[in-house]
Amino acid sequence: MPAIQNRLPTVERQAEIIAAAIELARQHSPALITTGNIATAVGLTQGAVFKHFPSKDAIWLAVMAWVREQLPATLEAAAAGADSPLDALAAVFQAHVDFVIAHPGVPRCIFHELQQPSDSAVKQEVRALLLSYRKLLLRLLAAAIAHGQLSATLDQDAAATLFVGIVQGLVMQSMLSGNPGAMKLQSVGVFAIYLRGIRQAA
Amino acid sequence: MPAIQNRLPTVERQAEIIAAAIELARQHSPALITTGNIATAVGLTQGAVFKHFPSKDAIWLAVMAWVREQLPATLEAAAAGADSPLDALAAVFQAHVDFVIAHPGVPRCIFHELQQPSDSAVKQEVRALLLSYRKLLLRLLAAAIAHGQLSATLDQDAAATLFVGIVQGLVMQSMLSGNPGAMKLQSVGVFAIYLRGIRQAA
DNA sequence: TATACTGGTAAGTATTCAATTACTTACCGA
DNA sequence: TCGGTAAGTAATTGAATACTTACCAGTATA
Repeated sequence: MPAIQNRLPTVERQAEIIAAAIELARQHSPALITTGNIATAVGLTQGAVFKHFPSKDAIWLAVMAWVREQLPATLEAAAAGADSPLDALAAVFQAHVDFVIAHPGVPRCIFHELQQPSDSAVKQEVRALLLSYRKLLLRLLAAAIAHGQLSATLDQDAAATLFVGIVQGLVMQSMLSGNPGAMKLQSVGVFAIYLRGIRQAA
Repeated sequence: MPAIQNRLPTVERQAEIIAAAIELARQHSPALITTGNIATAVGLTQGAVFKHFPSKDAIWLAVMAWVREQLPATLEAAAAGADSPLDALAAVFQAHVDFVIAHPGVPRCIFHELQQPSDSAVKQEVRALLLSYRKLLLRLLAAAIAHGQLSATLDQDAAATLFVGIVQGLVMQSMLSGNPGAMKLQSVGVFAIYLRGIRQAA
């Protein structure tokens, strides 16, 4: 059954494989996704996957590289379009929620990689991603303080941790309900509480 | 090498196996923990595990049952010892953080189970756990409003979601740093922001 | 037009792992 | 003390799964 016109250049096939892996992670735990699953999702035989990636690990590494290329750019763009640092914070939050809704598999991959104890290349990619995210948040918080929108007594580290936690909590809710779209509704009320919390710094 | 005095009644052995599974989850992703790993952790051969559990799945089910027995009791006790609903909320938060620090494997198991798409018995156990947790939070929030400690305009659903998200965010931080103990430090500042957020309901 | 390369298939290998089986040994009540 | 049961071992089975190998069809280029 030689599916006739399937040949694609490696770069395009790699992109397909990465997209398929993320798509599969929407439904299944990344730990249980096999190269066979990915192959059939793309429409290839299992062996063909290894024409484009040297190992399964390399696929997840490429997935994280893709995220590390997409997500920060999206968030920076959202921040850049805002009028004030606090508006930028809100915009980043919404952009992040939208990204997760569009790619529900991504947070699952991130969490899965964080669970591995060894410092693999993939985990370092995840670490770098989260650190750059945190850096963006701290930059915005500092700018908000400089603009007089937030008190200088604010615990900025805690504020950044809480920000990440909000998204994480929403993701967890959506995994419980099985409906990622519900995040959007919840997100408004939750972020409102967060905003009040950091505005009224002790 | 027949380790001489190893025979134990099933109930005790089951408890050992459950404890070993949680302990192993401290370091490794639950998806990668094998019955062989558990067996050697307990000091048995792999086959002996199945004298006490009918399947591997049954072990994780028992783990979640254990959590569902321990955690709520701990949290309720913490809440009961507080003077006011808001104090109770803070006490529950600290108790939860302490529990996670004592058993870092537990949140990993919960998250791992949530990732499974099927509605297995284990996942239903997790769902029940989180729902009862949420119920406790909503009860305390309502009581705080009744006591005049919080405004009636507070979005209680969002407040509960955010509460869970805080803990989740702290767990994620600890997985990044690899040091669960650091959660305790972070938790104070983060909870302070949360408290201010729900106190100043719009 | 011959040839080398690229992206594919189909079959195979080695390994891992949950579960089973055949058999053994400790414990406990009559 | 004797017999049945509960708890263990060691070996095995069968299914997955990551990765490899042998082969093949187009395409580009020399």
